[in-house]
Amino acid sequence: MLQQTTIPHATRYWVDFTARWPRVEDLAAAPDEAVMAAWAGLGYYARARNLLKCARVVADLGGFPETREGLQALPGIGPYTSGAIAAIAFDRPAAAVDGNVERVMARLLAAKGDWAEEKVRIRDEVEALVPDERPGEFAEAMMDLGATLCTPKSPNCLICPLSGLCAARAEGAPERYPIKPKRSAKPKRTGRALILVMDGKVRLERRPDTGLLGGMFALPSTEWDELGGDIAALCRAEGGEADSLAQIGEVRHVFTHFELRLEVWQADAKTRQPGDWRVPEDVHGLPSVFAKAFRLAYPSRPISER
DNA sequence: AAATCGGGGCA
DNA sequence: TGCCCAGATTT
Repeated sequence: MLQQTTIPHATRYWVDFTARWPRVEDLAAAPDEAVMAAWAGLGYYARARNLLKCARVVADLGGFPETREGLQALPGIGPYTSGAIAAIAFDRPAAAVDGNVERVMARLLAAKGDWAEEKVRIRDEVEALVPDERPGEFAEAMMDLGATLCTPKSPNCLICPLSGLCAARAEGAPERYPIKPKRSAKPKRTGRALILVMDGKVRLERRPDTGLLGGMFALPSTEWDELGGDIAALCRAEGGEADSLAQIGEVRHVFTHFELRLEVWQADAKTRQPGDWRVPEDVHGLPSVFAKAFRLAYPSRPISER
């Protein structure tokens, strides 16, 4: 959950998951749809599919591998996570290099080279620093140093235990590090989503397992590109009445590599297409972009007003 | 090596 | 608006 995700955002999901599926065997036995719905809103949905795959492998193995190599062979467990588990859970001398540690080391070394190459050097340097005793505490100390003192914009060097060793501090401007390539601006795309209503129920689709929002529930929508697609054609294909088709608003949403403006349209259905039809109160598990769109038609009220 | 993949918080 | 976040996987 914490892969590229802040602790405040992930916490409520972690509480929910561990209460609902306390043991790895419980998660392994959970239906795919339940896990995907519980992950909705957390993003990077491949992580949810990998977590479930991982739980099933571990359940079949009868327990967790305890080495970095064994852990990294599991779905969704890469260099950082395998190192963190090996060190913290199993007391193995393994490095756990996350974004925090990369920043701490970039400053410590005043790393001026190509960032992709510097990341490799940083990993090697941290591997060499991992102690044989209490490697888990070393991993957490390095990450917490970055999270609490060696922060991205205004590092608190005055109380940093490493300030005397820090090359960036000696240069006088530690906040200049790490030096990363600038990102290009995100392209803008437009799409049109359809809230199709029949007998008080709304039609949902399931997106294909791979690609953007893979495996998640969704509102029917046109393709997302420069112009957006043909909403009238979509309405026809879904069995909606052309006369009832009307735009009710639009939402904006930022994805990893593009910005979306999604027009939200509504129509009445005349024939019931096969698929998932839900009363609004039963609509859960939508990823954020579709939750925003759905909320335009069915504003959710605070619990206190119910 | 570069692209893909979410979402929200913050200055 | 740009950058960041306890990255991993695919191309």
